[in-house]
Amino acid sequence: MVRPMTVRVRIAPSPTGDPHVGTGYIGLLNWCFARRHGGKFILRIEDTDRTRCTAESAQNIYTSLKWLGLTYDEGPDVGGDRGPYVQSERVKLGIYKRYADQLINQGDAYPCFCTSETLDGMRKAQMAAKLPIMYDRRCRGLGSAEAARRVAAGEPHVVRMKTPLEGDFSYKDRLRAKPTVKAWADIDDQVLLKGDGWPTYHLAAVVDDHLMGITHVIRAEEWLNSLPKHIWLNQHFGFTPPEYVHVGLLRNADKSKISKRKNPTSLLWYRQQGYLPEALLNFLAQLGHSHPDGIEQFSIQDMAAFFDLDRINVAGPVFDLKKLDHLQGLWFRQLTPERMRDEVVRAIDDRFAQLFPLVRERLTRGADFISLAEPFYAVSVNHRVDELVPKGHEAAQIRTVLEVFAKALKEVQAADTWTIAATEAAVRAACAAEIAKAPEDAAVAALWSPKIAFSALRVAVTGRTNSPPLFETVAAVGAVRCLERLTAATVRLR
RNA sequence: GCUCCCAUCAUCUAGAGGCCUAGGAUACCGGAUUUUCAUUCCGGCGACAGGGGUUCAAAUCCCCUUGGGAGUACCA
Repeated sequence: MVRPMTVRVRIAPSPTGDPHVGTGYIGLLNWCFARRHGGKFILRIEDTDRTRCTAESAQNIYTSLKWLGLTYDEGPDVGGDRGPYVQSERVKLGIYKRYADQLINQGDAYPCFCTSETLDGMRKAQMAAKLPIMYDRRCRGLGSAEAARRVAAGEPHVVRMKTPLEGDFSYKDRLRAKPTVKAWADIDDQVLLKGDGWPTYHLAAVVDDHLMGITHVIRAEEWLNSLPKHIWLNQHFGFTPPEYVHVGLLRNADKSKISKRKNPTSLLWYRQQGYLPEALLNFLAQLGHSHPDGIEQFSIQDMAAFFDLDRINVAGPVFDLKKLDHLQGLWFRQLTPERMRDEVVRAIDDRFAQLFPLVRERLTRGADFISLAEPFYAVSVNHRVDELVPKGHEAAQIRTVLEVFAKALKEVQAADTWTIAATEAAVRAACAAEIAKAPEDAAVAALWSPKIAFSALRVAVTGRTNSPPLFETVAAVGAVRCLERLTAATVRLR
């Protein structure tokens, strides 16, 4: 009789940008698996990309996970005996360097002195020749003595793994009928240690999963392609690999990997919009998994009782807010009057400090706040065609204006810089570009003037002809809702 | 381009060879209840991607095609 091992699972988000709904999804799966099997659920912060990670973002991950109720047994802000749980701190302890050195000493990894320019050139040539794009291993041929001498001389370098040159790799994922098989020849000599001495994801994750005693790595399918590298690393370090399980990726309506341009992906957004954690979790729980009795509404505590890793559907589910809204309605209406009241107050209060300065000078009585701030709280607004289209202009013209603005603002959203200044700059630049296309045309200049074009934008975003200053309004309404309304307005003008 | 993964209603899914003329939920459309609206209830629309096998029997197993997705970074 084999003694069952204690399950230890983790999520390992990277603190870049807003806390992601995908982190919530994978977190839920891991949380349920741990709870179902009486194991531990661990949070590890993977901040090895020094240019993109921020402390604020890490903080948002902690608060979002707590908001959702996905409590972790070990993590940066809760401690645990396998810490530290933040990789940048582990870098300082020299952990990854030590393992990289082990591989070099074993002859399983080598220093590479190629510059990013030579690498770029190589990739371009491979692309032109329609060859697989991968490192040509030129530094692998360097003698170890020469390599060591150049490293000692301080020459900039990375450390790459010596991927096998032939043979096949095979791994049976429990969610797939057949084993994943790949030819080693197709697998790149992955960079393990970057030029700055920090580890890449692959090295850091494998080392930490082992050191933290992780038994099952339940992660998104985007990692399936690098699985051979991870198994290889485990083997060459002498580790017993955890079981790797890959689940489907959350998708946009067009089936592409979920992205903020096409869906609200920030957990912060869901909270700000008044979604209940119970509802969001319930929704996420039905993506790729279902209640065995077909019950639609259930809590994560219920889910922990019936969760079955083997029943996960690996086809990536489309993320559909309509279904979330339905669940949200069910959960919200079942709230006790006390808790519902708290939610109402919180919904208003959370945005009060942000909105109050915008409406203050327009108030006559306290209660006016409700009507003035309504477009900021509303899920959607109604557009009147006669308000959208200024006198003397055609609906088609205004539709074009709004489409151009939407395109420009989507760029701002994608760049994660949704501020008063950035949205204004983008819209003004768009106007200038349109006017520049027909410098002599007075009608074009009139259409793209602030008076006309901005008026259309205001109505599109607020559903009204009057509002606080335009770009303060655009910024406060937020990227997701703003873009939704722009789209709705253009549809209205069709 | 190359490598890998996936494939049931518009969407989320049930279905692990006969219980399937494919079940549930969302959305949508109707009807009932509600002085309105929302809720709730009832009904409707609606899918096994295609083609070959295997089998007495295939949504379920195998193969091919097609379609979709991901990866291809000194990002994770």
